[in-house]
Amino acid sequence: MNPKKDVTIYDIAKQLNISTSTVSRALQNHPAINKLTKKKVIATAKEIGYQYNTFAGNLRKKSTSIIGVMVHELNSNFITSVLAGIEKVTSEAGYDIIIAHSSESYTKESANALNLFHKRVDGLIASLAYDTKNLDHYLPFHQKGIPVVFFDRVEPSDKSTVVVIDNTKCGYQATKHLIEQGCKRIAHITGNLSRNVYAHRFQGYKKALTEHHLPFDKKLLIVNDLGEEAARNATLQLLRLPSLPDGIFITNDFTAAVVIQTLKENGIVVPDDIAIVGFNNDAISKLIEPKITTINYPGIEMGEIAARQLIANLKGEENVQLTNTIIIRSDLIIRESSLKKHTPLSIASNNNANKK
Amino acid sequence: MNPKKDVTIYDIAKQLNISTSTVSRALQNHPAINKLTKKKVIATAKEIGYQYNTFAGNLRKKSTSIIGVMVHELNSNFITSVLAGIEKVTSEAGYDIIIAHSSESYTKESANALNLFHKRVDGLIASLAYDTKNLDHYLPFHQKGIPVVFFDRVEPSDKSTVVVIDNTKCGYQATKHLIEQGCKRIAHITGNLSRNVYAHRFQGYKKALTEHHLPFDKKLLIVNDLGEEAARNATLQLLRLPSLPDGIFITNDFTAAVVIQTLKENGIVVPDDIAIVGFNNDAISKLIEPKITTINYPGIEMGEIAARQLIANLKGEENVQLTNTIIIRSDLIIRESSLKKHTPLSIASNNNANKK
DNA sequence: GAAATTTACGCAACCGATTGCATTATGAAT
DNA sequence: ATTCATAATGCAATCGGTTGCGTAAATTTC
Repeated sequence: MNPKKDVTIYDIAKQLNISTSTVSRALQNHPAINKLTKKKVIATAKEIGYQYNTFAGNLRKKSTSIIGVMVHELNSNFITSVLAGIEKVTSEAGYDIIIAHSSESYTKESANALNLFHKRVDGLIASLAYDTKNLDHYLPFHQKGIPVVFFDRVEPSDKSTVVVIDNTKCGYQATKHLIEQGCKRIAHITGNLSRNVYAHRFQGYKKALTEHHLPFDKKLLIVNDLGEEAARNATLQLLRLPSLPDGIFITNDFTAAVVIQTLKENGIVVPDDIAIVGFNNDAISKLIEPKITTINYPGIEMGEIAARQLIANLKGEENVQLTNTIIIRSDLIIRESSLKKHTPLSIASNNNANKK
Repeated sequence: MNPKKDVTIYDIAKQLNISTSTVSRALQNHPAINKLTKKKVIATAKEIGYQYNTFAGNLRKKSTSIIGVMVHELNSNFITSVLAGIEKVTSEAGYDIIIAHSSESYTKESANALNLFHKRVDGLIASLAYDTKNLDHYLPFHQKGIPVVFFDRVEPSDKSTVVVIDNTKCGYQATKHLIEQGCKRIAHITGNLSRNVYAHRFQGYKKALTEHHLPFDKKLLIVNDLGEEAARNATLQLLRLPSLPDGIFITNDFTAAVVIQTLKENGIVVPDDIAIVGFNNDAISKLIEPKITTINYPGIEMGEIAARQLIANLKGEENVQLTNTIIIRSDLIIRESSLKKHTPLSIASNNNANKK
């Protein structure tokens, strides 16, 4: 009934008539162990079906070689790219990752943080939930000297590295592009403005307006949860306005896609009547019609950099400042959804940042 | 420099002048411990900042309360729905999950399986990689009596439960629907036919053809890796055919979206010239134009059921057969991409299986 | 008021790998 | 032959909870 007892290094030691220390060291490829002994140990290990017991090891070593990754959701292209980047770097460095997602809820993020802390992760890479404002739940990590790196959704912290893009610049670029296409009334659909990414994009949006002597109209700013229904409602809300906008800067491509669809359903032509710029360069931005002008947000790179930074911390490279900000490049990809002046598309395609 | 030593139950015991056994039991809310004692233990635990050490506990208990989840990729709506379902059920039951993804590679799947095994997961929920044919890498689990539940991408196994949809039926329905729309030359774009899901959908496709006395034409079957480029090439390949197909059944919505786009670029009208049916009911299927007729594949439900099944196993409910097959309902959602006979859409919308 | 329960707690052996320090075997040097 | 350096291995404590079993104290029973 009960599965037979696990085979341990004691069994190997007994079989070979050596001590467990030797076995342990042989298994770790310790230099002080004779090559022949190593071979024998490894051979019998395989033979009798030995399996390393992580718990015993971790308990003794007080380190897990696990890096926790906290994300808000898994369902975006961007996040999965980041994860891919993180995984690439961490696995090369011999770390495992364990993913927790907050479902955009501060409460869950908090619980997950505690959980990861209990699991004794060696380090943490995190992006904050929609409504996370304070960083108290990361205090235990800081107190115990466990490095934490934040990416994308961050709060200013004097204890951690943050990896971000220049959202202000992106918002500025997007809006400026619309202005250059002749837009005069540019709406902005975005998320909770207390979340850094949205706040900064909004700042960039405003800056571009101001610089081009366009007024900021509160009615053209819509803040919602970026879901499908919210996107439709936002669109209808804009359509109900006495004077329609002629451009919309939208904070993600999925929302932009829904908006475009809703506009089309209401007889609005994109980009002629209303030009659209999205954000993220998700797969969907190239598949809907018209293809969406967007900001390329290199997730893989962000993941790699965050992971590299964390690992540098872990390895104790003292020259690494713990509290710095890394800003990743990002750029505007011009596609059809914003081209009012039917510019020859070659310009746009040159700008296309897709690999291959 | 070194962070202060962790506080353990020994510290609590010393402080209160009781034994660690009592502390341990108090923390577990063991009935044999006095309520007052429990309170005191919990209070001092909080006071001196005690943190449970998972490793010590796991080492002793020989169980981790962790469930491994192996998926092929994270970037589909379907998979993230499944994960959501799994998480809901497992977290309610007090289990944590740790996610591994194989990137569609057998080699990586194999390595991940071993890894999860080393981490001593209590159970495993897995969907196979694109090219995984044998299940040998799950043998260690079976040998040790660790339950494994497969979902979606599976291989017949006499050691595990599998949770699937009736892919044959879905393939049949999709194809039959196209036939009913008047299609006579129906192509099929799909993945590796040695993978169960694709094999069965193909079977259903053939069955529908046969039943309606339509010939099966090898040239109309395209097997590829379902990536974006492959989808474009497949479309072009079909367009080069001496006589074009008038319908295509495509094994996922993303691919279908790319195909539709490519068709449109080549002046083909969907559905009038070529009708399309996709698969999965991903978000994208409702956003592109025309909206894609597809098979609703309820990921959340599949995740929940797989998780429930696994937990039933873990709890040792003896009445649970270990080796059965659970088939989840799924249904055709009719949208514009397949409606040649411009049927009033009310029929289709009734069929719409969206929640809410 | 003695016996039988019940309640609450402690003892001490585990779980399995790691590692500082000591020890022995081997070879080189004098 | 003796000494010293080096290579290879062993000893035993340690990591921090868990739990079967035993026991003392409190309560009930007749």
